[in-house]
Amino acid sequence: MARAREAVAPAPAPAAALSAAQARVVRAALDLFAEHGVGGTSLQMIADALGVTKAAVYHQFRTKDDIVLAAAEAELARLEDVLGRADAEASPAQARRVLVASIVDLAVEGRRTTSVILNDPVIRQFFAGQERFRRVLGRMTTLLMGGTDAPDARVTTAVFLAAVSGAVMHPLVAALDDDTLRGQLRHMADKLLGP
Amino acid sequence: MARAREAVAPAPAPAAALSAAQARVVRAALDLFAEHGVGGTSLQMIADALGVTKAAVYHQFRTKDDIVLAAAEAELARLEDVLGRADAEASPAQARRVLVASIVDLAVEGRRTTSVILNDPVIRQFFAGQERFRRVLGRMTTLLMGGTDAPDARVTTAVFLAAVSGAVMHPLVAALDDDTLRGQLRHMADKLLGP
DNA sequence: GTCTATATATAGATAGAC
DNA sequence: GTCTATCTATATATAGAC
Repeated sequence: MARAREAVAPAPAPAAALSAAQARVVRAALDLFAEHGVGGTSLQMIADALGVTKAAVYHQFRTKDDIVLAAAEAELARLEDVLGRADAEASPAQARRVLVASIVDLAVEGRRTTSVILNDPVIRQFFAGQERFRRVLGRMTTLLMGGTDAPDARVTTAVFLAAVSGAVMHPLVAALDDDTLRGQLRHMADKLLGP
Repeated sequence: MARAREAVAPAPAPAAALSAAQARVVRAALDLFAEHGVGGTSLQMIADALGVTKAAVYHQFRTKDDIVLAAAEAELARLEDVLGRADAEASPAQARRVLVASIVDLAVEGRRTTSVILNDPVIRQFFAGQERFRRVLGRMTTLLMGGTDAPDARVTTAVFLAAVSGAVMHPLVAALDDDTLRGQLRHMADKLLGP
């Protein structure tokens, strides 16, 4: 799978592979970001969640921004992966279908964190400011919009992305299991993106 | 219009009517919350935006939480208003149609702030913790779900709310004027909620 | 209603021992 | 890799003058 992907895009250049200790920090941070927002999460809170002191966390990351960046990077990497798989499809139409299904899968898989993170104002600014993030999001929207740039294509794509990423963490669906939610969301996507 | 609403629900009990000075604070806070998140917005930032000192802001509100509450309250009041109008309709089906259209209108009208606020983790906790908020949101979802409680109704409703509130502030639609966006979103809502 | 000044806590971040 | 201790800036919040 990774091989098929690399045949298309040269190298994703993951800023730097994370050590096990760094990965633990990022996981804890993601949970806290989802609950309190990035701006409302302190290094002390992250340290407490890990049962260590702030200094121990600073040993893994130089600044808080580096942690936020690593967290955003982790989410982006998953998106890049499915983008690569979609690009490997034979036709643009088929690529779009694969991408839509994969985005639903990603959202359901990370229903507690992914969506909240992506909607956080701080992360938004990170994504807007960094070339690498903009490129990946650009690839995604281009593929989803299917060649056009008309207002209805824009709105449809924005609605699809907002719907999927927002619905998975809505209280109304909290009691639904992953399989049910995934199936329902795929059906919704068909309705929305269909003719 | 307000009269028609009060004929249905006794009184919305707006925690306390805001003075002009308080309203200015809330407006400034809403803008900053939308840009930096509630957790990332300090009283100093709010004071700076108003061109006054922190002490002047504290003269209007006892704590930062009170400002957040007032901001959430302001958004809730708009929702209560359209809920009242919807309830005044003859049939449940007609009430639902009116509510759906009104929610789209609200989202487009406040496209720079409303959605961000409603998706902020801090506001979420406020809404979850306060009886009054839960009651209004409950009225809304009950009306939108149209009598059922099935998984597909839950997902459809969650998708609709997430789609509308999230899409209006998506970069893809930033260049669209309000009228175009509103029209497109109504069309999307029909697709989504239709048979 | 706004200011200056200040109290107190916590934020991000670093130094240096173990 | 983790700790204690500490620095500096900023956070929320208050007191009291104008």
